[in-house]
Amino acid sequence: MTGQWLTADQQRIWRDWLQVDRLLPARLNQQLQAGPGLSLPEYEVLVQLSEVPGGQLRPVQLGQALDWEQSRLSQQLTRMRRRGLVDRADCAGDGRGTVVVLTQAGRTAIERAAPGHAVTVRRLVFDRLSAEQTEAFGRACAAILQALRESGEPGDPPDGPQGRRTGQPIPADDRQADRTLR
Amino acid sequence: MTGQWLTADQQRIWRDWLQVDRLLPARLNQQLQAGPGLSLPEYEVLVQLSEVPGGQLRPVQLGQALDWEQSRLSQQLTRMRRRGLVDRADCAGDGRGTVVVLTQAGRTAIERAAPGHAVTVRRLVFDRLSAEQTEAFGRACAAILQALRESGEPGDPPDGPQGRRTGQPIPADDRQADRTLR
DNA sequence: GAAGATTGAAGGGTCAATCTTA
DNA sequence: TAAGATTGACCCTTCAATCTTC
Repeated sequence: MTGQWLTADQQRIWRDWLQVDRLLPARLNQQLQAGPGLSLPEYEVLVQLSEVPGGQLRPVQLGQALDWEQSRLSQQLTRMRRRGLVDRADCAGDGRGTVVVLTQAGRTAIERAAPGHAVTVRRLVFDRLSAEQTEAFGRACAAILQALRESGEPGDPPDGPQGRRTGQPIPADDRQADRTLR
Repeated sequence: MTGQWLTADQQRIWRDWLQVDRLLPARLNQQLQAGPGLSLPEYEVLVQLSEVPGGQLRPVQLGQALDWEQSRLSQQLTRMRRRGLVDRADCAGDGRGTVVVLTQAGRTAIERAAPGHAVTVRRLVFDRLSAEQTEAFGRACAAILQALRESGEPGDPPDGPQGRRTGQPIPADDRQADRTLR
């Protein structure tokens, strides 16, 4: 979980963050499943559609609103369509495109799910933090987010002091260790 | 429009956290893939094994160290075994059990991956935070983690005003629930 | 029966390839 | 060619069922 180049404090914080990163979404998922029978990704999609008049969006717009990749969105919409939460329709203006339509079942589901979800977020996160802690937590998230975005698209330095800088093929020793990963 | 469930500040922080929650692990995964050809879950398993003399652990111990469920660990070990990163052996003392063994390929992989991973964690997280911010971030993570653990197993109050199993239409009150939660 | 562990199925996420239309 | 969108393959995670051994 940790390398040799983090301080003891940093290691502890890092381990805690890894746990939060895993457990918090899992808990939100459980809560949504238990009552309204929605997954967190389903909830996020439905929120976006329900906020728009007519409950319709082009996949591209939906993807931008969620900051999701096209492929992920498409896969998710296929599953949600199977469940009857959304539907797909041809797009009037553009022959290439489609329109995602919120069904009545989808609208019912999101309207039933929203209050309890917000309550859970407050209970697990914000009710636990003092005003100063909330503020500090927000600043930390914003700072990390900025780092993620800055290091995101550019030359994308693979970074790190170890081997890969040269772009050479991996030495024979490694061959066995890195084939099957996507 | 701001919902009545989270304040505007809380909504902003929550959206940022959701992004960090998604982007940070993805970036760590990318970095591990690019060089050492490991996934983040693989890395975590290898770290645990490499820290133990002999590079061997019972699955139960490994699961406790990682705080993973048995099933998840077993599935992960099956894939890693296929890749030659670990191996499985019968347990001497207990006929039911097995032992997970770090292979030479696995040791090579983790030793090569660790420095770059630590650098990435520092670069994306800790280099971005002042001492006070780090401290506050750590306290916030710890507090949230505590909330997650406390609300974990017990009666698990489904919490919240939702929870309609009856399939009724929603009460008028709930209609305007906050939709801005990402 | 309980504990250690594995497996099958299903939802979720990502990458690469593909198809159609602008 | 580029943009909108989908699909197939594979990895990750969880749940329920199962199998063996204590």
